[in-house]
Amino acid sequence: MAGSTSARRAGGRTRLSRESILDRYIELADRSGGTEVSLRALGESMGVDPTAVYRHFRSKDELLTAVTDRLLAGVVDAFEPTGDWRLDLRALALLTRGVYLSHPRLARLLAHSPSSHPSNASLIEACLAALRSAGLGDADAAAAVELMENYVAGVSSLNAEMGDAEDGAWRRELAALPPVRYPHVTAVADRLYRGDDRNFEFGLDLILDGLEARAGLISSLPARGP
Amino acid sequence: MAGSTSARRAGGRTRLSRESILDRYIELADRSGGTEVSLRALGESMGVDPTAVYRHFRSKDELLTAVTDRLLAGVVDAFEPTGDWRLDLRALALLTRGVYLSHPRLARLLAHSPSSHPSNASLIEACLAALRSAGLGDADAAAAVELMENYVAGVSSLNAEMGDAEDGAWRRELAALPPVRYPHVTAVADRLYRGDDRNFEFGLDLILDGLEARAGLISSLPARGP
DNA sequence: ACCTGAACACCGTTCAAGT
DNA sequence: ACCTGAACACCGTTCAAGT
Repeated sequence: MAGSTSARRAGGRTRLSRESILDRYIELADRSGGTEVSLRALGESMGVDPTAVYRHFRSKDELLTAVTDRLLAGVVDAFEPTGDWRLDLRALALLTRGVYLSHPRLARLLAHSPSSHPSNASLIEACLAALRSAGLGDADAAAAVELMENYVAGVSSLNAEMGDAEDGAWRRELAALPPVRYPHVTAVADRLYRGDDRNFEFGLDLILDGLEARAGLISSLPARGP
Repeated sequence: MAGSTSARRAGGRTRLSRESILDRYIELADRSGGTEVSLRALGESMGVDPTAVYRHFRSKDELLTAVTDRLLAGVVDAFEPTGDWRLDLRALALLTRGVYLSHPRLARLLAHSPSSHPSNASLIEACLAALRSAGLGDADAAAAVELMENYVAGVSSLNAEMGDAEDGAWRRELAALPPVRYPHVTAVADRLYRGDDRNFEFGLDLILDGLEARAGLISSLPARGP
């Protein structure tokens, strides 16, 4: 191969564009799990001045907004609805979790970017379709979709922050506490912090259980006056 | 009063200590809602060289760890158990949420600091006491306490990041989407993003409902062999 | 024992200058 | 039209020097 790090300087014309910048940024972010990718590192990786990105994006925030949109679009594309609302919500949640696990920073960003997220709207649409088909009323469906977004983004990005190498340090520390003062902690310490994914799904299923109960409650009501 | 910004230079001896640094840091963090407090700003506020803090804390992370411990200790102190496990878990969750709302950064920090958080252990102890008194088995109680921590810290710190001034921009944008492509979104858009606190409690209650169902399930079983 | 001040290695961003 | 390069205003942190 003539260039695995091709754009470094080899080809001559480096042809920067919004798309090529997004590609490279995501590649770098995926590779250096967790730590922020600086515009200087991005520029160097593309064989270009660190400030060249500013000719295509107004700011780093705008770049990250575009990154978010692309990654969420990937979620929408990968999602294959089954018609079973529980399975569908579960699939959407796990797919979205994958995005935030590899890009923890995006959660905070999406939280306060009030525009240009078409793929986010598609994601909400898919969630709402499942929630309403479950039999939830408009108020509950609206609350539920917002909750799902916050739960997935909040918990997953938090999980991603600690990332590697916690290998039970917490568990051991809690287990070593004096049992007289911490009877409950020491009693169950060996069951604590045994994997974020499992715990995420535990919470997800509790929420889905709760939604199912609410939906069943409504549909089993005799009638409902306005 | 001789000095509202007393430590600036007035008194002469500025007497730095771990306690006085923590006091001032929390004060500054509370005041400048959301934006990070730099060590330079902290030093200036105390009338002291920006690097003087390093004589009392090994790093900024160690400082923030101490801040976390103090704030969580405040939660444990403020908590008054009622004996009703649901009320108690709710109270603990809302008190802890308050900490992360005013100090969003702490969630990420607590996530990967594997030591010296006695107040965190007390918090877990209080949660576990409530969960076990609800009738949950050890495995469920352990999963539940971890979930509660992640839910409260993850969602609340995410809520805090967006902070002020989102005043329905999202809602208006979603409502303005083409109804043909986004039928569900446009149908419920006016019910979306109407306050983080309400949605936080909606999710919290769903989780508590789910836990209650699990506890009831177990205690209504005929018996359980080992 | 504690604080200072210069210095180092980073950030995101702006702007005049190049081509 | 796009990229460069110096510069600005920030970071956390280190370390020799002061008192």
